[in-house]
Amino acid sequence: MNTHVKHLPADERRAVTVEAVVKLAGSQNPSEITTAAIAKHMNLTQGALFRHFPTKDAIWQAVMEWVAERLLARIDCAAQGIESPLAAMQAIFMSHVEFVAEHPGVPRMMFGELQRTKQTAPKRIVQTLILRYGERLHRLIEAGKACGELSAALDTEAATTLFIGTIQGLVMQSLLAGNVERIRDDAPRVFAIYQRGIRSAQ
Amino acid sequence: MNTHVKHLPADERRAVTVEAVVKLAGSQNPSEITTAAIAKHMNLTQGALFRHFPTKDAIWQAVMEWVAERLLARIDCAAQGIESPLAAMQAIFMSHVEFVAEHPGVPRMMFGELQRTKQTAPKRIVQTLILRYGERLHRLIEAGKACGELSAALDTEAATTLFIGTIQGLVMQSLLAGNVERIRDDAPRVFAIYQRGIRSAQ
DNA sequence: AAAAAGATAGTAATTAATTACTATCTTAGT
DNA sequence: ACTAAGATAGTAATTAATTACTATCTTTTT
Repeated sequence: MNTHVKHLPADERRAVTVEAVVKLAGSQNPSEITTAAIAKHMNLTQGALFRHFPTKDAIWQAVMEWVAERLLARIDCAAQGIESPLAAMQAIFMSHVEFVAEHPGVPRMMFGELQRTKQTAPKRIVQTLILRYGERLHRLIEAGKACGELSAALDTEAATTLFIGTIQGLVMQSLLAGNVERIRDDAPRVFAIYQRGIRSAQ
Repeated sequence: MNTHVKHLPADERRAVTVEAVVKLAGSQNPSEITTAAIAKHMNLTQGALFRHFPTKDAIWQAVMEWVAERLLARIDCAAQGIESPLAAMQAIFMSHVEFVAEHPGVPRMMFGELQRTKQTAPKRIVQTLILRYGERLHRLIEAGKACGELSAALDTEAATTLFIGTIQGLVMQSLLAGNVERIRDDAPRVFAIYQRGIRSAQ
């Protein structure tokens, strides 16, 4: 039944487009992804894309919605059922890193969107994504302080910033090395230091 | 003597160009800075830029050389004469943050260069800059371990990655907030956590 | 006067978006 | 069940705008 891959229903075509962009962003500068490149990668003509998206920015919007949905679902799932706040943070960190290793273009797209001057739709999606992400961390950190796992004197906001920055640092390192896979090995080592920085002295 | 700012000698014109780019990158997406925008910002016609640079990439090269030179000089100066390795690291961190606060476009340009697929001249400059930066950190961390200031069990590479990532995280936060100034206030709070993660237990 | 620096007015290539047309699928009427 | 009609999806070519870069002429400096 895979013979006729042409003529997909609109919603499927949009989904395929989003996946194509995510994949392309993993191997090339997101800001240099053209509509022609997207179309070529999915064996479609460039103009056909605009049957499904009114503008290129609408494509980016769909992509960032895809990212926001999947990433938040992933980290929520990872933290679910874990009693210890610190263990939950570690689970979130590792699942986030796994997500990035699977889709290396994601953090780079997000950083690129944040750099835009104009307040575009995709930029706003990224902003609320990070906002929601931060809220979850905030809650966990406070819970960790309450139960004595984390240092009572810990600066919650700073710890949140450092948590997200840690992942951005890993991404940068992988760009430098030109190797995405090593991020999986580096992540636990870096998180260990972070953990030591926030944990209460025992 | 400031009446006739037109007709600068070539080397001065190049310097002014670099400064214009650095300034522009502070307020707009570096990848969207056109030669026309650069020229406009320095009250010059677009074509005149190519009297002083053979290609646009040569402009980026000059910019990244400027960055590499200034940043390394800045952190070397900050660390100079400080006995304690940990205190030296803190001084480097703060001077780096101060540099970023003065030139917010810098880390964004660097991240943008690293995203390029082709191995261009400006990309290579950024790579060697971070390499040299990492070497300095590496040395300080080893010295810190030797003198007992840092945990003997510390993972040097991971600590280096986290150091640089921490700054990238601060930059991301400032992009989110649309406020560069807060980076100065956030930096010491975030570094405090980092420090706690690498210091030896006393 | 000579040389350096800038202005003006281009070019060729690339890009997102549009257009006229075609192929395929879906569904209503018999 | 069959077919005609409409809706949906795709193609190929084209458009206007933008981009880095260049050729020619003018002005300024020394």
